[in-house]
Amino acid sequence: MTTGAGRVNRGPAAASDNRQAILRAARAVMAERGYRVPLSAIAREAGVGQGVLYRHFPTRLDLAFAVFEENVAELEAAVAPADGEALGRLWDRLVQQAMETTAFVEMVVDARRNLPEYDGGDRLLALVERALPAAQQAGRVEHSLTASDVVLAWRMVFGVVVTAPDPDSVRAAVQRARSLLPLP
Amino acid sequence: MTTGAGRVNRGPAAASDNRQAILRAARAVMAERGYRVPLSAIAREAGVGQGVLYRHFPTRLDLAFAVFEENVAELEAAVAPADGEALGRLWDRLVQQAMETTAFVEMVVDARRNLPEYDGGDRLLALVERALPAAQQAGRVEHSLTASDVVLAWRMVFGVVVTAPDPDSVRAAVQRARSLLPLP
Amino acid sequence: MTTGAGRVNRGPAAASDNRQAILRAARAVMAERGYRVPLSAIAREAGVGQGVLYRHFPTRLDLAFAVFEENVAELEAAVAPADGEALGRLWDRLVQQAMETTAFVEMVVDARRNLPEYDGGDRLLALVERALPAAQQAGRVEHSLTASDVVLAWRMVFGVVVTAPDPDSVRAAVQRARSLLPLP
Amino acid sequence: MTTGAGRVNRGPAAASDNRQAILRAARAVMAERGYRVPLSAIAREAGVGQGVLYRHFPTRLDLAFAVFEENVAELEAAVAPADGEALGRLWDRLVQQAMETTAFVEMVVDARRNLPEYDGGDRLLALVERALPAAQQAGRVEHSLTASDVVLAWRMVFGVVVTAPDPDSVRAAVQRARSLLPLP
DNA sequence: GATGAATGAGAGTTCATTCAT
DNA sequence: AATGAATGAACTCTCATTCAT
Repeated sequence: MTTGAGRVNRGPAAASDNRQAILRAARAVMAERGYRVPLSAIAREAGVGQGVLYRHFPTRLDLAFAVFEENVAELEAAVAPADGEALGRLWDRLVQQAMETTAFVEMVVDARRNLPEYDGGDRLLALVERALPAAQQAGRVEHSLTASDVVLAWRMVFGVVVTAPDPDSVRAAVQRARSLLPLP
Repeated sequence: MTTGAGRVNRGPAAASDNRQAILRAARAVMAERGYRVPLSAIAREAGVGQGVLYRHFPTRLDLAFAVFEENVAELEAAVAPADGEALGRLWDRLVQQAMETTAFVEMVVDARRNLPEYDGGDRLLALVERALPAAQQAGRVEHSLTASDVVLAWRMVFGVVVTAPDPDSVRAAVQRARSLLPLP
Repeated sequence: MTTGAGRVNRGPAAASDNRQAILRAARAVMAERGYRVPLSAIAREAGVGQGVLYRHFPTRLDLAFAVFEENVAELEAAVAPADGEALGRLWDRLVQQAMETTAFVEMVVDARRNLPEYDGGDRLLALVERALPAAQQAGRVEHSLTASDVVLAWRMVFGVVVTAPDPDSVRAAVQRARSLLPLP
Repeated sequence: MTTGAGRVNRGPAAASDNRQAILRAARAVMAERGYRVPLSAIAREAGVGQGVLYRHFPTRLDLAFAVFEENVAELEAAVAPADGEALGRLWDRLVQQAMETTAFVEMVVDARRNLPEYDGGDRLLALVERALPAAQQAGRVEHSLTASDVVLAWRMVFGVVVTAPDPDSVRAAVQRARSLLPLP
């Protein structure tokens, strides 16, 4: 019946900090223990109560999407200077993120089952479409390559990451996978 | 207080049949409801008690591996005539299985976390090594392609399957993915 | 970090308005969703923060009692002209209130468990005692009927209301129940 | 991960006993602490695990209905000899049950909200219809009284029970309420 | 050897209460 | 004085695992 034993109530001012802390914790804990990690573990790692986690992110998917949105923001920065190298930078970041956020694939599987209407990839597709033409004019990639192909290649890299027998083998496998693909 | 209610106790003779029924059920139920489906649902679908399921497959992984082994058996048949077409047949079956057994990726993730020592891909690698040289001599694939590359390509196809926004889009996406890869 | 986001802080002047708004909201929300509705829902409906609700009514019972007190005030108006019709008006209002405030019974149950010393019915009893003699002299009800009996009859009507299979059947059932009772 | 520390697994043979124990516990604990008592408290009182409770009665309503069904069985015994006293015995048992099973009203409220299609009272109505004619021919009750009226009277008695200020006052209040009603 | 009910730890969710702003 | 986010205990429900029959 009584409330807060340990933690102090920092009031509404803590909201923004808490949100950040939760996202950071989710990223770390999901990376280590997988997408299905107990939400209570994320709350503990973030240093917040379970109710706060629930208030900010009502479902596990909401939380995972928020992590994903952070990734997208980073990608947007990568294509900001719309030069011939933008696609290369984008592709680098995409591959990097795939290696960091393994939990992402499990999230996509979950989303497919529970949120069929989620657009998800559309934002990414738009980013690629912004960067692709310049890269083609600069001769960095084939003219026959479409934006969808780039997204598809990204999904293929994910396959390599999640099926890796151990974390140490990921980097080399992804490297080799990139060499099999018609992308830089 | 008689023994069973509905089912008769068929004794040891049922063991083999039960094993088959469980595998069939696991394949079907995992395909529909995902790798994390309750084991009781698989037992129900197989028409056996939970104890039997447990006797044959002590852990979820044991069950999933057994399904995987069945797949491998099918692949062995594909490379049996060791001609120049063997690799093509193998690759076809691999892609087909990837599309059918989506739950496989979740299984691999689970295995990585809980059974680090599992060899998994070695059997597959051996199969590819058996079929690759003939294919290269027949000019079907580049000489620079290694057996590891084929396994890697298979992992990439898995990425496409599990990240598909909806089941209907899988076939076309996989088709396109194959066209990006240096395999038939 | 300004004080409030949307609402302005109207200061002490708002206290009375808030109290009224909360009572109105409690009546409406409890009628629709039951006595056990989350207090946050009442605060939201009233357009106040949860802290204000808490300040005015520290417990759910305090709030429910206040609603009940409003009912009593209405009843007092009914017996104000202490004529032979006063009991009839009072009884009419009582039955009406029973039909409107179904949540009341759950409140009484709650009160019994958590506030054994609450007098509750005494105020009502006093009201009836004020109106009963004139009604008996006017021949409206039997002389053998006591004030306690009237309160008891009211409790019986409550039983009809809360056990009604559906809201639409309440009116007719109460009508019939009244006809079984020695009251107008 | 490990299972049962204290309790032993008595196997399927315990099923029937457990069901009885749960019903007995539900009746006792709900009587004491109300319909909304934690299900875990009922399981503890019954000496079973929470899963067992859940297996036998998936929802709180299922459990409460089962208790109610036991009551109905008792009522059926009361009207078994279809003589002129059957209605009297039935009415006695009904009033008695109302006093014992206060939680019933909260159950009805719950059922109304969550199971609108539940027939509930129909079984009782049928019982009354079986016993009423003989009672009327024996001059025990008015001919104008219908079976619905008896059920209605029962609902009125419930109102008295649940609104009683304290348990000790229930008996006298019900006694008085019966005297206000045109039933024995 | 098969059955399927029992077990109970733990996950997810809710919400009364507090309190910094 | 008002706000509404934070807190975390408590509750319900699930399901892997065991084991009497």
